Amino acid sequence: MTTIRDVARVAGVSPATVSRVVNGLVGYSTETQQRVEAAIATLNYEPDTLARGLKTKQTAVIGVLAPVVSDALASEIMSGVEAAARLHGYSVMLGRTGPSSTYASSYLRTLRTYRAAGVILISAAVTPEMRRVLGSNVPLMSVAIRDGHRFPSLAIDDEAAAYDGTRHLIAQGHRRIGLLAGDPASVLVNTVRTRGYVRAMAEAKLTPLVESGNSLYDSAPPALGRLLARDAELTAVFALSDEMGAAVVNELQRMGRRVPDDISVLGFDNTRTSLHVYPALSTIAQPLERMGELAVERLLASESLSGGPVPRILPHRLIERGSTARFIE
Amino acid sequence: MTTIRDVARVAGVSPATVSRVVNGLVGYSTETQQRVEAAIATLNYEPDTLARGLKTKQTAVIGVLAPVVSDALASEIMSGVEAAARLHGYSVMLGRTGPSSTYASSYLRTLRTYRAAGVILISAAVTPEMRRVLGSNVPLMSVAIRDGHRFPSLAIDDEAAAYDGTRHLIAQGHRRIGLLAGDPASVLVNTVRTRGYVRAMAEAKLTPLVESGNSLYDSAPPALGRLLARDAELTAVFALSDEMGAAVVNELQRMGRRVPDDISVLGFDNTRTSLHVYPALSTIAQPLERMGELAVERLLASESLSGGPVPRILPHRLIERGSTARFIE
DNA sequence: TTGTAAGCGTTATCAC
DNA sequence: GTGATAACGCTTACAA
Repeated sequence: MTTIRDVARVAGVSPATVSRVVNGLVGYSTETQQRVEAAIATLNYEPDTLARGLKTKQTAVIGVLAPVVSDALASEIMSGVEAAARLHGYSVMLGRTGPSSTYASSYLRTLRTYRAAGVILISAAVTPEMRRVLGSNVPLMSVAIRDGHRFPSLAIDDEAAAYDGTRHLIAQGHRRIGLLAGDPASVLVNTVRTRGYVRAMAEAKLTPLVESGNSLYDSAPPALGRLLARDAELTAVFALSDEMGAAVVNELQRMGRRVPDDISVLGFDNTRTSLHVYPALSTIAQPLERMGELAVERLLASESLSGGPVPRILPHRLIERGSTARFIE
Repeated sequence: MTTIRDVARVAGVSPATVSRVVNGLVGYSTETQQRVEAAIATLNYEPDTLARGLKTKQTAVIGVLAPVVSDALASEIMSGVEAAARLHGYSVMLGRTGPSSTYASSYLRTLRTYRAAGVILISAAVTPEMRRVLGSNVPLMSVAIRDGHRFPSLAIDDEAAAYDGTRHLIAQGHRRIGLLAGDPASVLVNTVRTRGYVRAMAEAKLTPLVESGNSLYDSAPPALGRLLARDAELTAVFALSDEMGAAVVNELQRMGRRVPDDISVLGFDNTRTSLHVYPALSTIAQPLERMGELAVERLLASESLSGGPVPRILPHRLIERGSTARFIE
């Protein structure tokens, strides 16, 4: 391994000067700079991150924690995080927290000892415990979930998004619209979205009809069954995740019902999954990649490395594909 | 931040002794150990990874590099990597290399300066350049792609897997079987699988029929069109990725052909995607999570931290779901 | 069984 | 404009 002293020796200067050149500080002649740069090039020198971090009490790593790593939603956010991190010269450290943030503390502790520059929590809320474990120097934020006002977060307006989705179905002429919600325990996302649906239904003087799954594919068919049992005349189902939406499309097909002719299906998230069914799933899009990128910007902004302020709430958007259609009595 | 000296002071011992206790070395009395542990607990001490790594020239970091982070195949492997890494007390550093390993060198350089314990390359072959950049101390291996014998890798036997898939369709009575291959540039995976298909067809005295996409969803419909243009009587399509398989199922449906009644579709990989279509995709399963776990084991075995030898070739397995059926003339 | 001290590779403070 | 030198927090000979 070649060190800063090797470079210094070859360039005929002191380690201090090499350090200045490497870090773009002031205090050396152009000629010295060239000699140092030449030496760096010939020796193929690369500063040691560990030594540097030990000295400066900072490393260019960003932690990303998600309940499930292989989940489509999390992957797309992670993809954005990775892109923005690389752009700024940061690296990404990945961790799975498990469904109830079980391993979060352990990862946070590790991240602290690595002197991470910041931590992003996907689909999970920051808790005081997490904040405590991480120490006060490291910025920590949630993405894809809206924490009250206690901790920073970046997400869409879930209430409005669900409201808009429901409004859209109503505008298409649907009157009997069932909601296939996610895990009721997920208050910050699921309860809030459900509220948006209920509000839209109430405003249109329609009867809300809600059944819950757990956001995953397999939970949808039984929940759909319960929905249909309560109202066999349903003409639209609003699923609060694309996985459930896809499952509903497929299950309906299996039951011999045509989508969207007999029944419309609307999903949520606009993950790749929404494109994998036929007809393709209409859905409420969250700007997932963008959320990942912006989360990084926010984190780096906290240490004033980057530009202006980053919004806390991002726009959602309805994407119409084949699974929804106008309902004519 | 509390350091080893703080602990030493509180416990009334030297930093060296604290270090011994922390690292489970020998050379201290039970009584000392208890005092040290008590001090650690009260101070909530956590050893600094950076300082330790600087000294020992090793950190508990495993690098994972994939062409695309948000890809289902890569995510599932990463999930296995994360699990095994955590189990052994390692952390995972994530990087996207881009389609042609464009950013690989840059990430490898970073990983070297972090003194990573090893690097896993998903769906990409190790090149001499990569090996050079990473330095000779850090183990590096490919997973989900079989490198010749030059660099370590962990994958299924792609030739045999494609052969078996084709044989299965033949055994079901299919005679006109089209192959929807991935990117022809991907020699190590795609060419090898194609060879397996061709061999099975030849052995059964059937005419191979091959068209290529790029493994992604969107590339499949046009390729399917070309396949059908060359033989309108096709009764089975073997797609070399689940994404393409799913696209074929959906496209066939759009064209008004019934799956599997009119035409069978077989996918490859057994990613979540194979479950997201109706009928669910029969597919050749790769043990993706397991591959990620085993890759970690292999890496750690190189530094003799772990148990016995890890296989280089993993078993594939045919999973029959709804998209394939027996063909009766 | 325990402590002292050197040193890992860097940066930052101070002289010159 | 440049160079000594002292940390950063840890491990590890070596001494005691």
